[in-house]
Amino acid sequence: MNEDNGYNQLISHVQRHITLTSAEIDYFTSLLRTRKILRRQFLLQAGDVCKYESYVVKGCLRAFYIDRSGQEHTLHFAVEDWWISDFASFFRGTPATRDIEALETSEVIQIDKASLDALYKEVPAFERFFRILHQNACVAQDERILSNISMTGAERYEALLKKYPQFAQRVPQKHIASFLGITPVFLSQIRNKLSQQ
Amino acid sequence: MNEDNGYNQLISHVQRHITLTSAEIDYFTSLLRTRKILRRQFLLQAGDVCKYESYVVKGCLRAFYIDRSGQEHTLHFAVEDWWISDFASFFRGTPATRDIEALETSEVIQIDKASLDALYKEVPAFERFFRILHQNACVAQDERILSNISMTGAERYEALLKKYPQFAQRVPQKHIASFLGITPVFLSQIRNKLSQQ
DNA sequence: CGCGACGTTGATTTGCCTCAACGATTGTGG
DNA sequence: CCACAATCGTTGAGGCAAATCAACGTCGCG
Repeated sequence: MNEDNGYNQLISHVQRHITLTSAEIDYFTSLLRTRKILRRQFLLQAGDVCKYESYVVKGCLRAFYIDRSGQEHTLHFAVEDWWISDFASFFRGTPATRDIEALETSEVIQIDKASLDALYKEVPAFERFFRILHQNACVAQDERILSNISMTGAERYEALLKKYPQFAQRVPQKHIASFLGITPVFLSQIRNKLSQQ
Repeated sequence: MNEDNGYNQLISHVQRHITLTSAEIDYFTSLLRTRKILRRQFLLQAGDVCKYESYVVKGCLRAFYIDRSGQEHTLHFAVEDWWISDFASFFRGTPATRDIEALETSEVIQIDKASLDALYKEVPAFERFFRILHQNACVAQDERILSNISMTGAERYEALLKKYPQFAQRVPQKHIASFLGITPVFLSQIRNKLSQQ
């Protein structure tokens, strides 16, 4: 469908985990809003409250933290079919500690906290959906913590290439480096050594 | 109550997030079992399927991964009022990749997957409870990932001391070191330098 | 065209690990 | 209850992993 605004994509994503009636789908979609973001534009700035959870219909974004010395540390990437937000800020209403920026011109679907709370109330199946979502996120984060405490930078890079082969081409190396917890200079050296064998 | 088996503690933990009728509480507790574990005993061994989520009534445990070179990497500690398991194994029924051992003689309350699924069905409020639990876990893990990619070992240790002051005394240094992603030798050097100022 | 962002490469420094030896404590068997 | 082994934390020496600083080529973009 040419004029699809991405809702179908989101709904089939949701229905991978729970089943919804068409009335529930209608109610759900009534709470959503679509937003297009140009490359390099910010979806969230540190200091603001994160008002939305965003589902990525198309494009690529990253969430990153800037430390006192001005260095950026990429916490998450989000591509098609992923969610992104500053959880702590969204749930608690506290100022965000991270920025979220679009690495490509992107399209996201957003839901705000009041709507999400209403959704939980009206359609409890969404409690289940987000439970499963967060559960999976926990598993993934756990693996990332393990690789951070147990592997060298080179090993983490190779593991990343293996797990998300398409991904390494899609985003600038410096962001991959900051995601892995190494410097762009060192990542370049790693790639150099890898290509020599 | 002298003969309390820890259920009251768990129930008030649950009721911090959701409200339950006494019938629901009864049903919930009918699904649980209590287990006492001696110090150094294992709650889970890598290779086995993780059959239970365990709520810690009393004591202290840790989940750790052993890599090919035989080194241990501590992924989680769990003390009173925390949960511990191998999520990936529990949800998917796959072999666990981690061991869980008691650092002190401990008492836990367990629920198996079939019972948890039944609980979700009978008392949907538990979907909400575990959603919130996993949500908070995501936030905490996110912060840990950030500290792993943005701080030095010494900074991570100081942050840990600040966040969980009581904790550093409770468990052996070598486990703290493996939690932080550094060696016990290096942690000792860090402590030495800290005490000199 | 010229500027700025990005990745690369080399030289140097720092963070952290490995190996090894040593007290102190814990625990275990005789 | 003592003797011995095992475990733990500490300390020192040396080595590797990764950061910093700096210079350079390439590319996309105004």
